[in-house]
Amino acid sequence: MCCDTAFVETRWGRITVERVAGRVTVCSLPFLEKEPPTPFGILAYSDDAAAAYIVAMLSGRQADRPPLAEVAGTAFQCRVWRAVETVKRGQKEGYGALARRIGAPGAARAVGAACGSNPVPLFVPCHRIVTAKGGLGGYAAGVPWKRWLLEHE
DNA sequence: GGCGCCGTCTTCT
DNA sequence: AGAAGACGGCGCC
Repeated sequence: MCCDTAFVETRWGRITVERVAGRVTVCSLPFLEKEPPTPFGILAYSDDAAAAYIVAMLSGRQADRPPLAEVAGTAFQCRVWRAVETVKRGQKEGYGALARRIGAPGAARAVGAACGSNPVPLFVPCHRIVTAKGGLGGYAAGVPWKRWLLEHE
């Protein structure tokens, strides 16, 4: 096996996952303008671990995360993504708090930018990074995604 | 509480 | 170099 793809087809668009040598490299989410209802509305999905993981997330269930590839990014982005991985299901952390945690106090805004360029949303849970005041902040695939994910995990 | 301004750090032109 | 961004804090209604 070398390169392959996985997918989850939903009523709100298709989620695609790319893998290299069995490791997840990219996950693309359809941009959502408005919040999808619950249940999410899954129409079909590929028969593999990556799709199963996503289906579980969209069903409010827990699942083991399939292995990720060593994603390419700047040193700063890698630091941010690694820190984001340690935020567990049901937890949240502020952009500024995460910045301080990785030894970059004051880089809250830069942390946001790094989260925004996370190539594997859902696998690296950048939706758990929120505003200092408890607000949602932004989300590359649309804030409705972020709100929905946080409410269903 | 809401809004605007400025400070901060990283990334793209 | 300059501009822009998934932010934070503070001052001011």
